[in-house]
Amino acid sequence: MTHFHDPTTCQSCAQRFASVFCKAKQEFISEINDQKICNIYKKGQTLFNEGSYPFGVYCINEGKVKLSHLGDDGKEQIIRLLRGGDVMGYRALLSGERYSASAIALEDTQVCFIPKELFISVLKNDTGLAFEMMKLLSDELHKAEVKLTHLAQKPIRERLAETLLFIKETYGYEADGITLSVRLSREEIANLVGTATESTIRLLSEFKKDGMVELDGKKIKILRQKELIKTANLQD
Amino acid sequence: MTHFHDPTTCQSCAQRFASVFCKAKQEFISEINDQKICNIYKKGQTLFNEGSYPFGVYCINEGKVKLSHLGDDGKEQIIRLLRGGDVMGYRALLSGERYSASAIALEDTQVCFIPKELFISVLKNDTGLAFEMMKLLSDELHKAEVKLTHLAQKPIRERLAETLLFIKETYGYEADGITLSVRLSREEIANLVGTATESTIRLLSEFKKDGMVELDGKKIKILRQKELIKTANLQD
DNA sequence: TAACATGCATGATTTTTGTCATGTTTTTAA
DNA sequence: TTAAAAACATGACAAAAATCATGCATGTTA
Repeated sequence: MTHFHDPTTCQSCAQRFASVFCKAKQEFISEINDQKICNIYKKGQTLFNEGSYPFGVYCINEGKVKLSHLGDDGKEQIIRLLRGGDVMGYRALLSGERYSASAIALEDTQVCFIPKELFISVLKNDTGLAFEMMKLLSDELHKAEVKLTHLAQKPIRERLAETLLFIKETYGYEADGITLSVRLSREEIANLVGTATESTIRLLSEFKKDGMVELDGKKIKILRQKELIKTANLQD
Repeated sequence: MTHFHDPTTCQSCAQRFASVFCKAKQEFISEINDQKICNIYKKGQTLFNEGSYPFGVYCINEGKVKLSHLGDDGKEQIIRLLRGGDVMGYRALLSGERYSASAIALEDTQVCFIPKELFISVLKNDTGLAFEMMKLLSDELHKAEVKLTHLAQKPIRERLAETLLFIKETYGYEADGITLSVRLSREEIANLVGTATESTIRLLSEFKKDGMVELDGKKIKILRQKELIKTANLQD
């Protein structure tokens, strides 16, 4: 079980992480600091569930979380990967709906919960934060549209390569500089790529044969990033 | 060439359409009314282009517009269909980026252009409108995430049925109550579904054979909506 | 430690989907 | 009005991807 530091104050947290809340005015940050509730979720635990009503937003202090969505036939689709500093639960809150996705801890994770009323009232009184939220939503929308296009137009081989690069961008490497610092099952990777688990397993083996990655159970090492980028066939 | 009424004032426009701007305070609506620039785009004309910088937002007064995104290999992916009352161009503006999609008129269309500075200043001074924008962005994000999941998990047959229903939801029927009131080429439908044009043509023929639709060039009539819904295999 | 469950891996096969080729129809423009 | 271009349609084929089956490894629990 991971050991966490004593819950940081939002003031120091805002310095450490690039959360949207950094941009809130000082007075509101201390108000948030007073009312926030810190919590620790163990690996595999659910923070909130698709279909239930939101009572606030969550800000990750430390840890990793997946946001996933169930397809009509019950298959998981992972729509976002979150890390320290990331906020979640705001989409449902802002559109006044139930959660459209579930949040599940990928490892032991410490989060702050900010009650709905406080979040809304701060947003109402802090235009700067409201603009940050709009920017955040716009960026997420952009990412979703790009992913949509890739899902529609790119073969699985390219999407898997892209997903590996995305995981690396999100969570980075371990100390050795080549091992992805998150452990995902093959099934989870498949649910991120949008394909069958077997296809993912097969293609990962191919990538290994091609010398692009090294596999050791859930440990994945990126050996040749440039080749991976070429395989992903990215424009940007 | 379609005939349009004289450009309506925003006051009357806001009543007629369910635009986000309805929710702005009266004083700002008249300010928008003073500064807006109305324009007519003919079918096929481009309102703005992916990659260029936004100078304001567009509000559709009357007409139909597609928002499309080019894939890395240059293939079009239609990411949204817009109608009267819909606003576009806000995503790029709010995230401070270039347009990530192009807007092209599907028929003769009248739009109001609202300059960037005005839009931002109204947004800064009208919290209600800011919340409406956040809600709009959240709703779009939700739709994108659902579409993403379907794209990843559903076969083309289901996605085509879903797309036909989506077109009907967006643009409705003509006076006869069964003909979709928009003319899209088979290629455009394919770029909405995320598949090859030939697959779309073939499946449309099958739907016709099954008695679900009737085809007359670009005119598509929905004969059995219930069957279509079943074919789309939708949960909601 | 044995028994079981779960995840990983791989082969064989089928299904789905895309691509290429060709002909027809419709639309557009000279 | 006619020629050219674009869109539609369909068959044949190839490629991509899913599914089913099986075995091995790993990890978990009684």
